[in-house]
Parts: sequence; structure tokens; C-alpha cells
Amino acid sequence: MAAFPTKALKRDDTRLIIHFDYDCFYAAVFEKEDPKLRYLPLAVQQKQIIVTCNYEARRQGLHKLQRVTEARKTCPNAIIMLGEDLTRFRNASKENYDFLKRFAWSGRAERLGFDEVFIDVTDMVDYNLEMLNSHTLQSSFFHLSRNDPTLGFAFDCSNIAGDVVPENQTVTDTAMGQATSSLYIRLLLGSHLAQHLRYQLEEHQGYSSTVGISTSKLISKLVGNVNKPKGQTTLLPPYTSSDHGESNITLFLDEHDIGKIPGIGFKTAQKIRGHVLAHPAAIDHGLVYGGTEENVKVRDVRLFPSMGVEVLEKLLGGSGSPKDIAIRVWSLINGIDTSEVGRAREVPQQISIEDSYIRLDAMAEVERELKLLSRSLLSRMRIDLSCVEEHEDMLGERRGTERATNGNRSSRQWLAYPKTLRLTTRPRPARNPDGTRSRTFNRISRSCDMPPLVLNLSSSIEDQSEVLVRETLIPLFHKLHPEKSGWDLSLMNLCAASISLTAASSKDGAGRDISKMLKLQQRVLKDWKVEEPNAEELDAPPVSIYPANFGEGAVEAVENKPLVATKDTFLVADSQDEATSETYENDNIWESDDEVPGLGYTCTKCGLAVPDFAITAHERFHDLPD
DNA sequence: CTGTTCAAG
DNA sequence: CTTTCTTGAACAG
Repeated sequence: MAAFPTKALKRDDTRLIIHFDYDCFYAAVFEKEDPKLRYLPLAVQQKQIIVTCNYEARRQGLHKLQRVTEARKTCPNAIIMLGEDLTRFRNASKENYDFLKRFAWSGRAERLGFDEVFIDVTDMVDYNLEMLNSHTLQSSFFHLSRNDPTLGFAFDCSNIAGDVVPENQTVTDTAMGQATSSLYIRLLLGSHLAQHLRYQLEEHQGYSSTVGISTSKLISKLVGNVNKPKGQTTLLPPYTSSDHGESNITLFLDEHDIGKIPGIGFKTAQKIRGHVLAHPAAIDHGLVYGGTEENVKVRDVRLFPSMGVEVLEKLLGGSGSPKDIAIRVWSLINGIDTSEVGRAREVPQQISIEDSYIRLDAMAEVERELKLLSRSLLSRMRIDLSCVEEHEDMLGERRGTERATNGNRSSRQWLAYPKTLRLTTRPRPARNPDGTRSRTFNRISRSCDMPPLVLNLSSSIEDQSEVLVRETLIPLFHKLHPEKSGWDLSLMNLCAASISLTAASSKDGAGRDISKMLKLQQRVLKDWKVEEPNAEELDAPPVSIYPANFGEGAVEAVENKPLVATKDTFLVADSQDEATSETYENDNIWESDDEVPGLGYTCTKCGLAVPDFAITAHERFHDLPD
């Protein structure tokens, strides 16, 4: 047959992926808004539960997904903020994501939920690997740009930044990994980049994070969890087993509960547990603590007799399950995750809002709630799917969708629009007279075409939602619940789906992104004025390889044209050769040649003094095409 | 295409 | 497998 596990289980460790997890994100958003909250026990509430809390609150006994009543009892002085409106979290998440994405050459930055980001930094690490000067590892320079060799930071390349797993691996073991492949040094470079990004995120955005560094999304994410707040962890090589011992991937993964592996959800984990335990199931503690934990670890599954793709196919395959579920799960168990870090998505594929209810059984209530939900949905559609269109050059332009009010020089325009409107409810299981409890907590939905009226940007959301509820949502609701009464809903969800791009989006969306990038880059570059380049200091601000006014000249040029900073940019500055040298002497950037090793080199092409760590980059700069 | 299920935080 | 509020992928029909 076709299933050959060996083929799917080939490791590929040529990538380098960093996983970010903002520390207790919802709480951090409130803390940033009001820094007084920083050192107080702070929790965020949605309905009846604490969805997250800061570390001070955790110290005092609070935890995630705790009942509010219980939390109040445990910690009466805790400050509890209402977090049902996700707007502030969504905005903060987007800002952080944009900030991090800006660093990624590959553009591969993927958001997972509001508080996690994967970045594929393979190209950045590979480039910096080439740039390394093996004679001056302690005073290395990490390049954050291919075009602008002044952009980057100093670091000590003789040690990994942050924590590692396994903690007590001997130097010889690590050195052997280094000797056999470039994996160790690439992880090392990744760890320093991760540390830099982590510090930048905290300094510029005000969010601390926890990161993991490895060669796949799977391992990066899992290894990050090892040192929780404000930490970073790198999984050390070897990543393959040998005569000397087991792969660190296997050693690390084997200790995890099978259900903790990202990609193996509750249902899949239960099926696997049932197989390994040989008895049907074991309902994990539905209540609080103290339940009998039936722990099935990855190792138990991996080493279970005859376990493999075929057994998993029998167990997990069949109707309704993904086609390649067995191979995927078996790969994950063996530490292999080939999934790529996704590229940024222009606009979301769907926008949905929902609310849950203690009791919702009357049509009048439903109508009122639908009105509220549709208002939020329409508002979010405008925020996320439309943008302000400046049109100084409107003369002679044809624009069918244009709704500019007279006298306005700018108006809103749709970048994308939803084709479908979906209403979802979750009926509370009907209580049967004979006491049998129906246990279906499932959602049901009906959908229809999105009425075009919602695209009219000049009519008010109020008016639109009123019409939408009356003409569309009420009929949709009756389609879901034909009975006039007898139902009781615990939830309603409204979703704008099948969102597709308009013609305006590709042109304008790109323009918006670029102008945003310019602003961010300018902001950051200002902070990166040439300062004391102390290479010993690990977290020193990025340092120019050029003397002061040369560097500033370069920065100015880059500010004007950051995305096309090539040789020309520097040739302008280069023409001030003499002034450059003078300033260099006078400003006394580097105290003496002794203190900074590597000032001895003067470029034969431009006569510039270049420190060791920058020689390769400087030569490459001369090699740049015109 | 519509509606459901699973997984993620 | 539930609390909350979302988003995305994939499947059946």
C-alpha cells in the first residue's frame, strides 16, 4: 500500500522558527493602559469566569479559567476588569504583530490567536551565519537588514542567549552537535535575534513575552513554555538520535501529555488515550483540581506495541476526519512538523461576534440581542474591511462605489466585502420530562447572502442594523428555530463570511502597508542613533559600522528611502570622505584601538575604518549591484 | 455552495 | 470538554 511512515518521518531542520507568546496578554493590555495596575493583582473577567490574570494575581492564588466567585473568595483585593469587549485586545494584538512582522525578511509572520506569533527567520539566520567572523565571535554583529549594514545589534556569539533545553547538557555534547552540522550555530543566532526582538517588543510596545527557538512551529512553541514569564528557551541539538544518545527532540517531546501537542485536540487525544489505556475513555477532570489524572504521555503512544501510521489510521481515520490525520499525528508524536509559518493575511476571512446568555427564550429578547450583535458586526466590518481613501486626484476618475459627501476630500472605501451572513445559535439542551439529559451543546447555523445594504458607507450603522434585523436576521432566526417558543439559547453568533477582496484592496492595501512600514522604520531608526558600540554588552543598542556623522547621514538617507536603501544611499555619504574621517577622530567614538579589537582594518575601496565584525558586511556593501 | 466538526488561544 | 469570544481549516453532501 501507499503508507510508508519512513518517508513522512524525515527530519528537516533547515528552518529556524521563533515562537512568541505575550505574557498574560489581556492583563498586560490593561496594565499598559493604566500602569498603576502593574504591581496589583489583576484579573480579566468575561461573563462568569476569569479568562486570565497577571502574575501578581497568580502569586495570590488566582488562575486562568477560574470562576469569578471563587476568585473573589481566594483574593478579595484583586482588581477584576471586564474584558468582554475584545476591541482593545484586537488592536494591541495587531500592533504587536505588525511590529514583529516588520523584522521578518521572509514576511512569514503568523498570528495564532491574539497573543502568539510565529516568525520564520531562516533567511536572516543563514545570512548572519555567512557574515560571522570566526575570529571575533564575542563581538559579533547581527544584521537586521541586507541593504543597510548599519542596521543590527552587537552580540556575543560564543553563547546561546537565554535558557536551553536540556539544561544540563555538557559542553562536549553541544560541541559535537556543532561539529556535525550548522544547527547549533543557527539556533544560537536565532536565540540572539529572539532576545533582541523580545527586548524591542518590550521597549517599544510595552509587552513582555516568552519565546521558544527551534526549527519547527511545533517545537518552538512547546519549548517556549519551559521558562514562562519573560523567558526564552532554545532546544539544543542533537535533533537526531545517534550512537551517543537519543535526539533531544524525542527526549523533550516524550514527557508531554499527548493532548498537549498542538494539532492533537481533545477528540483526537481521547481516541489515542483510549487505545493506549485499553479501556474506553477517562474523562479528564471536568471539575477543579484533584481528579484522577489518566496521563498518557507521548512516549507511551510512540512506544506502544505496533503503534504507527496504520494503527492511527484505523483509530483516527474514517468519515469526517482529515485525509492525512494519521501521518500528521504520527509525525507530531515523532517531533516532525513540516507546516510552514503562514504569510500575513490582508483581511480576515470572516468576522464574527457572539454573546452568551443565561436565558434567552423570548422573541423580544432575541430581537434586542440581534440588534446589538449586528451593530458590533457592522462596526467591525467598517473597521477591518474598509479604509479611508484620499483622492486629491479624483478629477476625471470613474468610481462606481464612490460615496463621497460633497466637500469631503476623503471617504471610506471597501477593501473587501463579505458575501455571506451567518447566524449561529447554541440551544440549551431541552429538559425532558423523564429526566434524561440531552447532552448536545452543539451549535447550529443558517446563512444567507449578505444584503448589499451593509455596503452603503454613507448610511448609519444604526439604520442599517435596524433593517438588517427586521429583513434578514429575524427570518434567518425563524429558519433556525421554527417553533414559536420552547427554545432557550445559551449563545448567539453573527458572522460575516466569504470575505473577498475588492479591486481597491490590492493597490491601496499595499500602499497602506508600506507607509506604515516607513513610519515604524523611522521611529526605530531614530532610537538607533550611533552610540557607544560596546560589543561586550549583550543588549547594547544597534551600532553603526560607520563613524558618527557618516552613520547619521546614512540613517537620514535611509529615512527618506528605507525600502530601497542600496549602494546609492551610501555613495552620497561616502563622498564626504574627509569630513567623515575628521569627525571620526574628533568624536572619539571608540576610545582606543585596544578597547575595541578590530579597528585596524581600513577599506581599500573607500578608505573607511571598519571594525572586524563589520568587514564582511562592508565588503558585501561594495559588491551590491547598482 | 451550506452546514458541521475540530482545533487553536 | 465546560467555562468566553473568536478564527481558520477541512469535511460531507
